[in-house]
Amino acid sequence: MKKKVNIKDIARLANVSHTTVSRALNNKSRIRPETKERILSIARQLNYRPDFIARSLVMKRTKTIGLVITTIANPFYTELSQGIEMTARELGYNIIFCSTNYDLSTEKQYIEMLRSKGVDGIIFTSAHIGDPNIMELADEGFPIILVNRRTYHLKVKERVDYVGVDNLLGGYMAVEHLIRLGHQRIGVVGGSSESSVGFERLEGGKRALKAYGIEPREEYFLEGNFLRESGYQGGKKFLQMVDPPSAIFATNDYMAIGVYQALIEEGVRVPEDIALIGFNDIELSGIKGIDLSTIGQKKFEMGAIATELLVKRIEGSETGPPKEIFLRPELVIRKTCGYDLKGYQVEPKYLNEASFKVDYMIKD
Amino acid sequence: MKKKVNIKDIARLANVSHTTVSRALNNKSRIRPETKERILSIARQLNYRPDFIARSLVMKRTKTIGLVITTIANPFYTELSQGIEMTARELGYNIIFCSTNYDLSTEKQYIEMLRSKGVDGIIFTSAHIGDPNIMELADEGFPIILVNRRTYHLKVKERVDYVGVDNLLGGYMAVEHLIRLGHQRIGVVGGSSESSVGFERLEGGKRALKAYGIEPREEYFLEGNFLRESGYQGGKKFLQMVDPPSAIFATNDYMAIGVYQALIEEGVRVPEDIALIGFNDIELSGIKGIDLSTIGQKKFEMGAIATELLVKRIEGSETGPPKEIFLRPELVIRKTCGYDLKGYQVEPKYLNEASFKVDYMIKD
DNA sequence: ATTGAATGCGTTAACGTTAACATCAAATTA
DNA sequence: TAATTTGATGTTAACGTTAACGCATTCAAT
Repeated sequence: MKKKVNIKDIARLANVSHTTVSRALNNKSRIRPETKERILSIARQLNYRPDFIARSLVMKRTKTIGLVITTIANPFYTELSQGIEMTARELGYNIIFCSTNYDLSTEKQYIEMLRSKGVDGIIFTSAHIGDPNIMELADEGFPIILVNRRTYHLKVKERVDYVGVDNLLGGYMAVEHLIRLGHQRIGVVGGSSESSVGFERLEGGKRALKAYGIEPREEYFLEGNFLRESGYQGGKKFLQMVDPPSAIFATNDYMAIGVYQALIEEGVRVPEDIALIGFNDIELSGIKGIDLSTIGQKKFEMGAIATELLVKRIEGSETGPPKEIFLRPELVIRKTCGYDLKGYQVEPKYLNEASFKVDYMIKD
Repeated sequence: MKKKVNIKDIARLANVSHTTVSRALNNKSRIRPETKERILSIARQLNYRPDFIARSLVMKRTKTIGLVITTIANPFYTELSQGIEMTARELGYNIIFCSTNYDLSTEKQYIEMLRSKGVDGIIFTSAHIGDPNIMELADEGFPIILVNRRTYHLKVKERVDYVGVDNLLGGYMAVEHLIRLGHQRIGVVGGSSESSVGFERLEGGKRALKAYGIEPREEYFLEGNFLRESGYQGGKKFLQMVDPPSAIFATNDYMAIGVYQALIEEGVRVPEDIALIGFNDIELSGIKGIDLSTIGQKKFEMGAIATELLVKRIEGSETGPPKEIFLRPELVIRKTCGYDLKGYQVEPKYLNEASFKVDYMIKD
């Protein structure tokens, strides 16, 4: 493997100092156009490739962003990641991919790595609700952004941006839709309580019940973990009840599909016997044979917005107070809920107080 | 933001030279245990975090690997990526994620980036069959590995490792299975001819036809692009024929599902009227309501093996001639093919000549 | 005791780049 | 014409680390 050419090699051939070469390469001012041209042409001839490592060492910038995710096995994160990666590329950044598999110490380890490697910022797509790692980063003023899930720490809220769908509204929409279809006995399979989105979607659902004067029944609220299996278990559990719900809201599509499997396995017709709605609108949900009603969100866009904002923070073109950006969820009605309410609109009165009131913030 | 501590800061406090600190941190020999302990404890106190950039600059190693992929939208690549990322982590490497969206110039751009950033090697999961970028890298002796798809360039073959499923065998198994179910009119929706896997799976299918003395019919071979839509189109096309096939092999599951949708949309029963088999065994295929028969492959493992091998090449612990590692495909029989041949075994005589004979190599 | 190796550490340079400052000539101004 | 600015370039240092080499001191072997 032949030696890599550096700016000094170019300098020698061009009869200038290496600084001048640097100036030419980064097209700075204070250089004669002819000199610059000469240098550039030599660089091209030598097939010069700048060494970002050396550059990073002096500039303290790597043009690299860390992406911390629990797992891309969930297609929701896949699409989110795509939005992130493509936007990063457009802005001249690379993404170091870190999947934690829901383990906080792996996350910690990754964060250490990323910082050692000098990433300019980190995107968290699936923050644990009281994540200490994120706290610490926020505390130090390290550039991070929370996407999709968030923590409720005051310290974090005061310092980091957040981009996500309005999960409270989404949960509200899902349950309101079921109510409008005439359902009164509504079961919910929630996500992990470690996750803000699970919490908020559930809370939204509860608010819908309240808004329509339906007394919530304790036994109708099951906690899952966002995986299909837990939806499946939930479905089975509901069916064992003497008075099972007539409609089920699962707080993500994976669990909804699990519920679906449990139901049809027991010979229950969906939606005739029990209606079903999920959350996320992953690709699978739209497939014929599944046809899951769900709450859709713009995942790709979400990733793009987050990346853009983080880069702005990194480059200093955005310096204002932390933002909370809530994307609008969208009701996607498919077979598992019936098609009879296509022109559905969210209650306007609710919309006015739409965005999530964070009254259960963690103070420490 | 307070200044980062470096080894010189530690050195000052420990009353040693910075070199000694470096020795302690990298637990090299030629240092007194007590000194080392003292330094380490100071480092811990100061919350020292090594600067990998500076280290990389002198060591010419970044402990970072580039992952070039077309798109993770396809769940096959998702799982493959997981295997890659997790293995990399275990080996102390990070992954820079690059999705090219099937565009060779984007790929080129990414490769330049990766090299500028000094990655130690690059993994290509979806090499274009005659990819010039890969040729160039191979030519320069830059550490790369091909996973899943490969090129047929002699130069590449002579220099870079490849890990993939035995696609020829897989294609053979798929079609052989259909034949054994009694089918004679077998249609194939192939993948892009730019891709080795599409080519090889198709070729395997053809060999099965030949082995069983079935005359291949030109109009039964359709070319798709691995996306669902193209399978859908293919399905429709088949149904318009006066004498449509009685069984269809789609060279990946996405297309197979597309075919499936087209068929049920036209009221064709699967498998009663037309049998169907795919390739990859993505998660979706196992879902109730889809139940696609398919050829399975160990995607996660594939990524793991590739990563491990690449790292070995990088670190010099593997120096032999390039390897071609073929993983064994697995017949996964579900509803779309019927369950009557569960104890299926590949023809032993075929197995003996199993692995892919590369007689259509590109010489230049 | 004398030599030789091993041990523990320091000094200096190097990696490839950018940035601060210096220099000198040409151009502009007073 | 002299003084000052501007423009084009060079010199040197710095970023934080590892590596090569050197120099004492200690220890073992003769």
